[in-house]
Amino acid sequence: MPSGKATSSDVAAAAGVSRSAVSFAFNNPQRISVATRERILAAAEALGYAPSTLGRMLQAGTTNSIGVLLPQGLGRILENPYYSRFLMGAGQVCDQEGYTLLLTPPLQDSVLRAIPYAAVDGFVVCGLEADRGEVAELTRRGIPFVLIDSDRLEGAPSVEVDDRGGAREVARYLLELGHRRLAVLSIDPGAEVPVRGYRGPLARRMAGIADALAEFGLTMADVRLAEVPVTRAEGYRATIALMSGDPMSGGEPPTAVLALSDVLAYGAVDALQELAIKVPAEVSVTGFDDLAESSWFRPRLTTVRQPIVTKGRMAAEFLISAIRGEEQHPHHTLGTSLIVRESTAKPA
Amino acid sequence: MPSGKATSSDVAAAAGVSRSAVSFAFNNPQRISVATRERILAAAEALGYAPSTLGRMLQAGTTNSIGVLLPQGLGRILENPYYSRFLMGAGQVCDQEGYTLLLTPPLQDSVLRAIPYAAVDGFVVCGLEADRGEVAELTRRGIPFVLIDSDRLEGAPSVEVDDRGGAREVARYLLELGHRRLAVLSIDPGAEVPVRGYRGPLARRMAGIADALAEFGLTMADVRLAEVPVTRAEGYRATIALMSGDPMSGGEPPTAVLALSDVLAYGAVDALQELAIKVPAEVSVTGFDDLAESSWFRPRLTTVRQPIVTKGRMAAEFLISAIRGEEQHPHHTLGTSLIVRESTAKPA
DNA sequence: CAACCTATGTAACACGTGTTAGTAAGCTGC
DNA sequence: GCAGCTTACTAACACGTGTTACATAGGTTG
Repeated sequence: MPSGKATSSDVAAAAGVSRSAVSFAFNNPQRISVATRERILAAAEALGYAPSTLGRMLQAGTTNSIGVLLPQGLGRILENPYYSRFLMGAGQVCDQEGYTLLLTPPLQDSVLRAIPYAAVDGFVVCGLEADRGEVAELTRRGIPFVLIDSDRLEGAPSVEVDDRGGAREVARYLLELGHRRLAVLSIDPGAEVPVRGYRGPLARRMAGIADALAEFGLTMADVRLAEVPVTRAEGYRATIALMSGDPMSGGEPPTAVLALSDVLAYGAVDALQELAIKVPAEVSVTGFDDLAESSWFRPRLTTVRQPIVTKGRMAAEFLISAIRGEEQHPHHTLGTSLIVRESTAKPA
Repeated sequence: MPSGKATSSDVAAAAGVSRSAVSFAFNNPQRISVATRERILAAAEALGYAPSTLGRMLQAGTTNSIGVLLPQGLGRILENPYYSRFLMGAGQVCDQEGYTLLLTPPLQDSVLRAIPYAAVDGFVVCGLEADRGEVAELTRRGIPFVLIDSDRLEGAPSVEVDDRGGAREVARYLLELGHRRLAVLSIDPGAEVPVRGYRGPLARRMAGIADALAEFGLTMADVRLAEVPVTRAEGYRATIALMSGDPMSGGEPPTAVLALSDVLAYGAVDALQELAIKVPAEVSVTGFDDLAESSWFRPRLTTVRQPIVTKGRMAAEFLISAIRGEEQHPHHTLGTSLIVRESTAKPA
């Protein structure tokens, strides 16, 4: 029982042949006589030999694996159903094309540092950091990549969603219903956010809301804003705070909560129920994403649907075709749509 | 702009030094003079050089990556929140220890075939196939591994959950409430299941139910059984069928639905609401897993809690310590607990 | 001034594979 | 009987790295 450390040279020595013969015995059977082939296989079995994955990858120059560069640790990322859906989409393509999926969290809080430790043929880069060192590094290395949930960048292929249009649509919808006192439940951009403001999808969504407000003669200054990590519990807490009235601003509580994530909207509804405020009779709530749960949720959630799974599929497809050098898909934007369900109504 | 194909030899040639010097310049700066070091770094920058990940891995003999061998394709697996939670737990440890996580679905419907294509230091093997070729293959290769959701196996470290005890407890609870006509919403073991019956956790849960039934003088023949893929929609469909009365058996409809997964229980409640049957007044429903959603679900779901995240953490911890050769944790079983909420009551 | 040490750089090895070019033996054909 | 072909196998190269053992040159020490 040799402990699996056998190399092809060992097998060759044991079978009394050259190392090449061993390779042929495994990968090119007709290239060698059946007699010696069986002898080699027997020796391999006896020694517990299996070709080294790394050795083959190095020689072949391909890993059959695509990496997903994530903006946060795995422990936090997978808490959000959004990423599960996204990975599901990418995973569907991987299944089909025979690729594995390497989840690559930041190393020592640095996405950049994680890159050299991932043995992959290409990367899907999620929620790019403000500093764009990653893009430079990846082009430098000549590794194909596709950007997701980032700012549009010249020469960098990406798959995005019309966040601005979606946010504008849902905000406009609430305003048209007659709501004027809005609360926006936004996403905490994390500690690494630059001072210069939002980035990527978050920036676009805020811009969309501003668009709609402008149509009604309002500005962002007229809405209450909270920024929290994307957790149901955090959505709950923030909503309690938002509704109980900020003593500083002193205004009346909002009649609608516009959450930038379905998960946060769930928490908002929890909070309102806790406060004995009826949804949607007294306060309307909207989400963003349209997770599967949102149609089962009570009240069924009014939200902006973005095709998350499709986004994942497309990102993986673009990447794989780039890896194969088939075709360059420079950029693609997927549409969103407002899904009106039961969590919204005219203000009382 | 060389397209990132530069090797350390190229840099050496460009800087007029040996390849070793290049390596030292990057990994062992004090081993070389500052002057040449800067010359080398400049040359590297000009050529767009970055050390090959594969090359380093091959030399170092370590990948800093752990694999997760999955029983189904990524597209299906990630549909189930159970796996998201599990990966989250494993991911927490990976974040902490600086490992990446390689999701390895079956290749051409074979888990075995997928093994040689994963460049990892060790595997977490999930829901092992009936045929145990994987264990043999992994021991043969000398790759450390930890089993999850499998049958207990001599000499193979594993992290399990007391499925039998949990199932027994929830079944007994329903029986003690007075329910006698039970429906069991079970998990479809997939196409690759052997004829000889259930395996792993599913077998243990069924055994636990049988235990409880026996205490009340009943057998598995006295319950209605449906086996479906773990999807809310499938749970819905199956429950509709179960409640509308199997014309063959002709008996009265069940008063309690015991689902072997929370996801299926959600679907069951959906179906009952659709049929205008009150939960729990007319029919009780129980789940298994205690996903986060189950405490938000209305009615709040009575279920068996299993520590999924802890399971993931522990599996990763055991594996990593095995990789480092620190200590061998042969086997561990985590406890379950019955969480009684609002979806169960005495039969009408 | 010889002996020693230190700083700097290099040649060579090891990690493990797949594949191309090339050699010896055996067979066929005329 | 020899050119020519096929078969079965091997030597050598390529993939790209880190590291150990060795060679210089220069400076320090007694």
